[in-house]
Amino acid sequence: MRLLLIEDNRRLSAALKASLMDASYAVDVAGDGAAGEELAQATAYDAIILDILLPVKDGLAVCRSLRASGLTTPILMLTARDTVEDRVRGLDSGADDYLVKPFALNELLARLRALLRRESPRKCGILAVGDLRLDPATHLVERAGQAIELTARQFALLEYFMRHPNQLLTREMIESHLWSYDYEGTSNVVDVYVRRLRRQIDEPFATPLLETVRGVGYRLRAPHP
Amino acid sequence: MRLLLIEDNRRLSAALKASLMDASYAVDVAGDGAAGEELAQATAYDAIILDILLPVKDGLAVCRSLRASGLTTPILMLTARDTVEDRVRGLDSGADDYLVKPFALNELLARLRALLRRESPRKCGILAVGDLRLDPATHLVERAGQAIELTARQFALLEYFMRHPNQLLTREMIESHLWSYDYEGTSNVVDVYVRRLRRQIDEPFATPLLETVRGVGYRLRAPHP
DNA sequence: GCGCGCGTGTCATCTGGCTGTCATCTGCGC
DNA sequence: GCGCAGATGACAGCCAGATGACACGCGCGC
Repeated sequence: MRLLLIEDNRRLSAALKASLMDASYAVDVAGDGAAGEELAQATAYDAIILDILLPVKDGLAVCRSLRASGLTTPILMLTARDTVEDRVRGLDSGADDYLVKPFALNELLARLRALLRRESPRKCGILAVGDLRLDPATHLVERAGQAIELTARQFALLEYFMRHPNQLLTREMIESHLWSYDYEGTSNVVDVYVRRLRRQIDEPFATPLLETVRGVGYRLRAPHP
Repeated sequence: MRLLLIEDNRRLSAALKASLMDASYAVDVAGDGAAGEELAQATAYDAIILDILLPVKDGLAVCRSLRASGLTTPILMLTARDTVEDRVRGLDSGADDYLVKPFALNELLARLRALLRRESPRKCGILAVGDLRLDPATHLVERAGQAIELTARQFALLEYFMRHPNQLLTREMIESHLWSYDYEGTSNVVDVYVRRLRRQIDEPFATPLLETVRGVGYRLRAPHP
């Protein structure tokens, strides 16, 4: 999730950026309205946090021009002022939410989650490992931009791997996760399905992602970026 | 714009309903959580205003079950309590915004506009996926310029698909949306209606839009432009 | 009231392809 | 080179979904 933070107070923006990155967002920071607007236009952020009182161009104006240019990214406004008229003006300028300083970090995070959830019920859930992407909401899988057709079982297996990247998964773990009933252990379903998955997600591509750990199990390897 | 107001205080709900209708919204009112949830499932509202303190089933629970069932309608929560924890819980239960009583009517209206604006790029008139178009206002459907006659159920089903393009919809999600009462699950109505819809919107045309995801559900595929 | 047409939901049947098993092959590790 | 873990291909059963037919209920016109 990429966020843009437009805030002129250095101390606040540094602290916020750190907290947001702790919450595993990628954060860009702009120190004034014009710079922020430019960044917002140039990059596809998932949400924008926008202070109202800004040098060069104030937050309300930035918000209006972004909306006028067709940008639909969720915008969360921050401000020190708190009258009903302020809020109304903020929301009517095109912001999606409004938060009054001083605010609790938890509330900012909660409002962010609410905004992001609304914008992309699916994006929140997209899993990515290397150039491989899997979307639980749409049940679509692609690698290097190329769509991949998977059966229900294959999808479940890949999802399990992608939720535990780089982690070593034993046959027992996989079996008990995908085939809830007890197997006697004499089956090689897991091997077979790993094979089928490989044929789809690895064989047509240069670098294989699914590794065998002999004697133990399998692992989905995330290449270092 | 159709709104659902879930609020047990008669005086407040009557006053709000009047004000909202002044602002030219169509408003339904429910007096407790269970009734509200049922209404919300049965009808395609544009937004829901939901009190937290409710008889029978409280607002947070209502919100969670609505979201769990796949409903994405914007929800604005109302409450008398105002601690940061309350807000965080409200937003994390799936609400999109949060307003503390007592509030100014203007602020409620502004927040509503903000919520509806977000949904409206699609709703503002016609829903379109590929060369398929559906107009909720006039109940007209056409594909590639050719008009298509649909029954009420077929229309509702298609509208549901078109409001969630590319998203995988399970039978349960579809059933609970279009057939609000509890099914025993032994029915295949969904399959039958998908079949009927396909005969109308897919079979006469070159590229099918309604895909089956075996073992999971269905998906309306938006072709890449 | 009666017949008709339409929309709706249920059921029985059919089929493609998913699924799990097995036999056989491969190659890693000793 | 040997043994075993894992890879691989083939196969048969079965099930999810597709499909066509039907029964019911409601509204409408006669």
